Amino acid sequence: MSSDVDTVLGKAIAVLRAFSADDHELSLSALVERTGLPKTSVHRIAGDLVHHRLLDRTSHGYRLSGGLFELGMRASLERGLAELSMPFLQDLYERTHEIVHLGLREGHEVVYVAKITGRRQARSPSRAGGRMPLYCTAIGKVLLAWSDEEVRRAVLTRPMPPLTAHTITAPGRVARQLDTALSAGVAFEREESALGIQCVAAPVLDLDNKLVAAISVTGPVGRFRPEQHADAVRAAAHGLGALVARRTSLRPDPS
Amino acid sequence: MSSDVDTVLGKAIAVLRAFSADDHELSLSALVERTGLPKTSVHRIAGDLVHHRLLDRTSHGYRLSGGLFELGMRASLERGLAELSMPFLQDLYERTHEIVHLGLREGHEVVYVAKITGRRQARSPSRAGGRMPLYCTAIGKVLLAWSDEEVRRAVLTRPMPPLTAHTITAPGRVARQLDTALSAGVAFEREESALGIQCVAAPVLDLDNKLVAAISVTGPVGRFRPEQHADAVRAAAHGLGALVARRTSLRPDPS
DNA sequence: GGAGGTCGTTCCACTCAGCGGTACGCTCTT
DNA sequence: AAGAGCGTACCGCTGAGTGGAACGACCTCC
Repeated sequence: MSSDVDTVLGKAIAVLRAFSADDHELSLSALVERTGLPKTSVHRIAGDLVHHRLLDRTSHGYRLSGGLFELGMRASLERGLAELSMPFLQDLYERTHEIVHLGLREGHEVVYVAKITGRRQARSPSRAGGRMPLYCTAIGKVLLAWSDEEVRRAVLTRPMPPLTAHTITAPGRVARQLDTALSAGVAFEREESALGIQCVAAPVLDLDNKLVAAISVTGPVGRFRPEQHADAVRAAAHGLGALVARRTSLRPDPS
Repeated sequence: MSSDVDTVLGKAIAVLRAFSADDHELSLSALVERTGLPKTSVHRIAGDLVHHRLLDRTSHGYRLSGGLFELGMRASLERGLAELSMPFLQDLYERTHEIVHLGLREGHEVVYVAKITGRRQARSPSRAGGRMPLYCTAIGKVLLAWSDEEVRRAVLTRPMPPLTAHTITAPGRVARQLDTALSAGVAFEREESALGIQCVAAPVLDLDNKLVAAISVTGPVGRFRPEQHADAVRAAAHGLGALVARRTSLRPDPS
């Protein structure tokens, strides 16, 4: 998609974005490879970024720095939700003792805004600040189900690459699940995004029943039965929804 | 301090940094005022930043966007600690039901890497991604006490502006508290950074007893007695320390 | 209602920041 | 010792970035 790498700024951002979630540290040449930019340019730009405290030098190359974290957290606070939702997520965690997520829709993906984890828990691929497809996660299905018809259609007609053997790729089946979710008030996911985990999610709606975000509980296939926690998730989502509604608007969502 | 505003990159970053923690939204002219840059430049750069998804346009101006949040979270993950510590902070929260913080030292300040809040709790000025002085917070005192002599001296000899009427500004008294903290294994703070709240903090040490971070519990003056939670904080910090030690190194800290 | 203020936007000619090919020096590996 | 791979330094060209000036769309406030 978007990547205009013809301006300094574009290049700098490309360099920053080259660091994916699990590449803690990249060498100059690795950056060159990932960005496709000429070595000299990367060298200069990375140097500038270090100077501006968005990157750190390490013995083996470069690493995203704390300055970036700082900016990022501000961005998160701006959206307000993260801060407001904390108590509800916290409550939900204590009730269930399973992984709790808060996610927004951004384009055709979920963006996880907050994640609460405890000890000895299911391993979920999600991360705060990370993204996932809409069609194969509980939060995603909720976000999709309560979105405009337009969004739903766009996602369902595009190819939906499976993430596991259980990922539902038939548009019809997904659509049926969305309808069920709409009437039930919750959506489920059973090993569709990662093996060994299941989820329940519920929508956070404002006073006009307009979708704001979604909350989910995730647990391992064995002991965890998503249905058992449907009520808790719904309750948390309602609570947060009421609080959000009381505050003024929270961005009209562009994409 | 640092602000080279003569390159595109510098200007762009200056624009981003113009958004402080509580300025959710800034108009073009506000940005001009804060950055001191010519109006045209800000206009162009802000436009570029929007195009690159680091800023959002709003009806009233600009706002830090989700793209930045995403990058910031990656930067946080890189430091690894945030992820590793979650279960311990979570545990600690459940034991105490008070605000829990994880903080690092960066230069002469605390940087809060994680914060757990529940319902109806003390109002603390801290924020994930935010900064505070070292000399008047429990976490700060811990970080200072276990740091090199050099750092301690630098902080204590510099002026220490009081944040409240209770802030301890006499270098001697702070030094004595640091020594007490070293032998007790925990540090306290009593309304020194904000009125109405008190804290206990303990150091996260690796196998070589080298300081990695600090954990604290914060509560309101009334019901909350920091001493009661000293053991819990110490335990959490020890647990995390052991885990950190098992993993390989976590950055050698430049500043 | 019109005079003055503020704010966002567009235009445009200048110039220096950014560019990237080339080349160098270092440290491993073979 | 030759080679591969890496980070760094040099340097002349050029168009991206620059910022002053001017415009139009709102606002109050006399």
